Amino acid sequence: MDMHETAVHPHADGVRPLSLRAVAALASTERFTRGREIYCAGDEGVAWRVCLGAVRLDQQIEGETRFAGVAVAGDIIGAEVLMFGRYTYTARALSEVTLEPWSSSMEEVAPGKLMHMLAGIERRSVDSLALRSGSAERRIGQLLGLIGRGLALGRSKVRVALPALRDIAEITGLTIETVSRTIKSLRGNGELEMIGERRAREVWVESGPALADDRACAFGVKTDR
Amino acid sequence: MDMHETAVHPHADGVRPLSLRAVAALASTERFTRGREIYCAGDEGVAWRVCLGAVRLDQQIEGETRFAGVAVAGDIIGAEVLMFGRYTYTARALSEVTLEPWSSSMEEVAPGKLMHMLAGIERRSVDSLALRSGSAERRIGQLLGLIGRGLALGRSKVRVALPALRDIAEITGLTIETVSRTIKSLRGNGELEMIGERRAREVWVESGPALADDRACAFGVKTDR
DNA sequence: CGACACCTTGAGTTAATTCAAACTAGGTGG
DNA sequence: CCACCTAGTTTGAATTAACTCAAGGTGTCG
Repeated sequence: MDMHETAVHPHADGVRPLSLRAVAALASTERFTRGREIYCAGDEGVAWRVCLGAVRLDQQIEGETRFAGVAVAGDIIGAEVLMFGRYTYTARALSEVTLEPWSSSMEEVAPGKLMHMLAGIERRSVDSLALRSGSAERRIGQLLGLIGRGLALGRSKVRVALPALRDIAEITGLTIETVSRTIKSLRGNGELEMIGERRAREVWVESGPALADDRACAFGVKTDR
Repeated sequence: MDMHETAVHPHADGVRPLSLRAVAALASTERFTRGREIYCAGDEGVAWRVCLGAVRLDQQIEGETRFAGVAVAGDIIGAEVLMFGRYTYTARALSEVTLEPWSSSMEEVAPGKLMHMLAGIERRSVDSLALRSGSAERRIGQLLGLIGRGLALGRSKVRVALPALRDIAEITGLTIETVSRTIKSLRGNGELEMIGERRAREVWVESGPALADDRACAFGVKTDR
């Protein structure tokens, strides 16, 4: 019903109708299913903007893969190609993911756009760090919140596909078993509303503060909440 | 004796003599002692380049402070001011720190310089994540290695001031007690060569691969090590 | 169907935490 | 100068959250 509201009054909650530019971009988007590899470290390619979903980034170093961060809707991924010509990290879809090409050469990127991306990367860094802080409950909650935030589009609650336990475990630095048990207990406490069983589960996530608020708060500007 | 070699053959190990520009920059550097606050989230100011030492970055959110990363010699800190006009994070010196002003406005930054900073931030992100991965021993080793790397200047071993246990604990996500015990055991195993007692201790750190190698390795280019 | 990847659950173990107390160096003020 | 205070560090004992190992359940795909 919340979604219905949004559909009837598209300007409510800060959701704007699609601009011509957005429609054009939509035409060239690429979609990936959960678990699919998006690109591999060392490959050539372009930078992407995540339109929808969450992406896991890993550093491939001496055979073993090391977690390098999570990117969500709105983030730019693969910007390293502008600098090095090749991807530094491997990207895999944590959920259904939609991407649009962002930029293929450094020259065509406006400085403002670069700075914006830069800010995004900083935020991603801090968010990724939060995924390794505190108890198992806190970490998993943080991850789900992060995934949900990018998908919220102004809604207060979002339904997100639960990533594979293996992914959650590697991202949070926990074991698969601990993740399984923690999710079970969160569900038992009523702290996690869940749909479906085993594979193909979805959870309802409070989307938290919008990104704009976040940023304002981050650099010390008072907001009138 | 390693240092002596370097002094006699300055081009060995990739260490170059100071350029005129470097000398000019040196004139306007600022120094901070261990534990000193460099700038505070919300303040206005300029971006800095870390010449020497290690800096701790924290997000100040609702009273509590959240670890946001470690910057070492070579990194740019406070670049957010170019975008937002104010610092997003609080910076504090983990060791003796020398800074030079980097840039005060977005317009005067060349795109290439921006991209360079981008690479630095990405690396910082991965390094920070490594500080939260694995056992207490591994995390603390990682932190000391990171601090040492920026100070190495081509030498294979560096002497670095041990940060306060409180800082180490907050950065690695451990408790002060665990850090104290772990350092004691590392020292006992001979894995950590240490000078001095209690406060004002220093440790010898293997500086690991140079930054250039790191970067090459990171994006899949084979090096002939 | 069988093979496989993924998820769940239990029991025992361990690394790290918590709580508590003592120790140390450095600074302050009488 | 000494007594005192404080922040930082060390150490011990008890506790616990998370890990390991092991086995069984469940869905998917060839």
